[in-house]
Amino acid sequence: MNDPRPAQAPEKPPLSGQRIRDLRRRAGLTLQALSDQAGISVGFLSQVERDKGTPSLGTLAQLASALGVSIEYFIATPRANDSITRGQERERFAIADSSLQYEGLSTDLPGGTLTSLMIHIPVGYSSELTKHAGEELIVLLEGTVRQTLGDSTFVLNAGDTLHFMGDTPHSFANIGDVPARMVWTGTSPRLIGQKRTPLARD
Amino acid sequence: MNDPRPAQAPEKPPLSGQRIRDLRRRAGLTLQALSDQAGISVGFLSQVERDKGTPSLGTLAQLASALGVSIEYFIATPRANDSITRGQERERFAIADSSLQYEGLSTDLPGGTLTSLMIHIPVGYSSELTKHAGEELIVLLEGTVRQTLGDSTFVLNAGDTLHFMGDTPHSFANIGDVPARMVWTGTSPRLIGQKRTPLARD
DNA sequence: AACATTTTTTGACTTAACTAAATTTTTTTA
DNA sequence: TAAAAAAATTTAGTTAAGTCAAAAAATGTT
Repeated sequence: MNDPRPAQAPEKPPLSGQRIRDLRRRAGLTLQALSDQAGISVGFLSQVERDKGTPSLGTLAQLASALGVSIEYFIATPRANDSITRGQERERFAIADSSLQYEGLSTDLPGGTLTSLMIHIPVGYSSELTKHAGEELIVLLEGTVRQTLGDSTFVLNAGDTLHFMGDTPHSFANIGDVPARMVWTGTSPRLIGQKRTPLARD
Repeated sequence: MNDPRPAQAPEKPPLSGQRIRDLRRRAGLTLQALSDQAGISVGFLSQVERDKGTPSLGTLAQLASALGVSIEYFIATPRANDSITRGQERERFAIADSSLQYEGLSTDLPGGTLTSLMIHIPVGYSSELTKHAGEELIVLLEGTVRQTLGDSTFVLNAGDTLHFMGDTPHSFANIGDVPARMVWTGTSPRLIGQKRTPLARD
């Protein structure tokens, strides 16, 4: 008996009912109270919390909204491998012919969303306008950087930070007279995983 | 005609079919190829990509796996308010009687998951063991910090980073002879939003 | 112990998740 | 340019699981 079904086995729903229960209890709500707020029956909520049922995405969004978190919070994340990087040992990378240099601060965690880079921006460097999914947070450590964000323009000095959604068109330039250095962190998964070229250290 | 249904209107599924299509095309796959890999029918995939149908969480996980991303990538994110902080203007906060001081680097973005803090760690300070949901990334800017992570212990020097899942029990201590400073970034939404006490600047 | 509240279980409905196949559209080939 | 092939969309249908209300069980309060 040949099963013509393709490559992928049916996947267990990647939902952690326990996380819903933990949040609800932390908020001091009964099942009934939360089910009222979320617009579902108390019996179903009980089942969802004990992984005896799986809500549709729409219903999950209602629960997330009632508990004041985003859907991601309920998604079960697989075990991950922790990672350490050493400032003295990290390699710098550049993309294609760009003078911009990067050091990877984060690691590829299965199911993870966090990506972080140390970005070295030469004097006079100016990036292209770009946008993509996810949040971004910039911590400027050294130098002076002009950051555009939609119709806005900001001048960042050392110590300043900027936190924004990455789907707003944005660009940056080093407008100072020393190289700039920033910690860039994003929740856009793996979209920066382009071809990388190791460079010699300064 | 009184509708006894409670507070929450039925929620539109927060799924962006367009993001699935974009990823599929970027990967150079036909609908048929991806549907084979994901174990669903080609017709259904077409409908999902055009928001004419909503997959179950299990099926969505199959799609995510076939495309090599996490489920979060497909979730439609609402508009957010961008935020800037200035190093010279940020207030420091402490929790209860702790000598640990924080500066908020990020903002509360609706549906956002990214939280970032500048943490000032006095000489000799040692935190309690803690754990919570989400990823964490530490960039140590100054000083020497001992970080425990499960059964492992790391000594971080300026420039070093650590990236790990927050549900591993962890703690940190300043074991150097100068105050330490780190950028802490996490994807655990709002779990650090405890009572905060403004402090005078140094 | 009695009562109230909360949670879980149960049996049932219904609708949307998902299919295969037909049709249409787009791309490729000669 | 026409025909063939490939890709995408539409359609009609099945079915199982999302979800319910109510009953039962468990837990909490007095």
